[in-house]
Amino acid sequence: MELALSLGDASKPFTTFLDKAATFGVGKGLEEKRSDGCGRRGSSDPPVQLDLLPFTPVLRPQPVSQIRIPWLTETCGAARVLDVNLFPPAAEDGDDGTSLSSPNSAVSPFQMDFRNGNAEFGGRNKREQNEGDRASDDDENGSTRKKLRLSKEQSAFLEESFKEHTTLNPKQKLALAKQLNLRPRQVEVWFQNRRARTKLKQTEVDCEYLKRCCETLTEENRRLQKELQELRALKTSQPFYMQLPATTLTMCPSCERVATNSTTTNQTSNVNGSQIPVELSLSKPRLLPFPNGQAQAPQAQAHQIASS
DNA sequence: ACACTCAAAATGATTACATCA
DNA sequence: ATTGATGTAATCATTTTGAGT
Repeated sequence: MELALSLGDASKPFTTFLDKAATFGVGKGLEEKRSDGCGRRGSSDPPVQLDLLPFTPVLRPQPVSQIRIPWLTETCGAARVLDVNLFPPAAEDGDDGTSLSSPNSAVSPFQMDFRNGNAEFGGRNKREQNEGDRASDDDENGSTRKKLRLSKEQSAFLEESFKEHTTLNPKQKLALAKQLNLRPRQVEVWFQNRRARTKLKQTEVDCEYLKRCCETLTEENRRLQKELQELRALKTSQPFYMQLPATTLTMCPSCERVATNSTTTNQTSNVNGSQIPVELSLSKPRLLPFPNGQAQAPQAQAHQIASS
């Protein structure tokens, strides 16, 4: 199985997506740009890396365009009821949600459950109850931690954001949280976990690649050993060959051919009246570049074979 | 009912930066 | 102006935990 890899475009500003979202009507209040300088250590553009984003065709065959995201399709109004988690809108002043008022105060009586396509009228659905529990989790007596699954829509939105930027500055985090009706802390954690998953996938890909490299080198080594054996056998069977001056063969890394450094021989040697080519076709190991384009397997600069 | 997987969340360590004496 | 101590914020690695299958 060949892995199709593409390099993520880290040059795209995060706001590209948010602006796009705003175009669809979900990006209200996103006039904050990345140039705010809020990003600290991790807010700089990540290095070019393997694009393991969820919509990469190989890793996840379904392109985003085929995923039905309410706010990205016809009625953008749905975006405003993306209240699956039923959290009150993230606080404008924007800490990690600690400043939220009563968690149930902002809950609409009409909540659309995007996960199963049902709309619940009045009352609290399961998720809503979870949120209530979670909200109490934030209280001083928060001994129990109720966990909720993000909705598909929320996840898709976060994934799209992640495609644009794998890290968020505080304003981006707040904007996302507000859009998705999540706490900034949830957005933060999601990105954290998402980065971890990406890294894990990258590690797996790298591991697979190194395995292939190892196999290639092992095979190459086997071939060279065999070649060496044949040369030694030739040497013992051809006494005149032995009398030739020591010849150093250096492989040109570019043309993969071996040039002799001998002072008396060039490309051929006269052995017993016949022309025996001295040139060896030592091909360098064919190593593929690392999929992420970062690390490079050491290339053989030159192979030297000194006749003994 | 139970085991398993996945992902959300918690926790602690590390690092970069800002501030101040 | 420089330097070291301290605090803060962000991220990462690891672990825990709960929900879904």
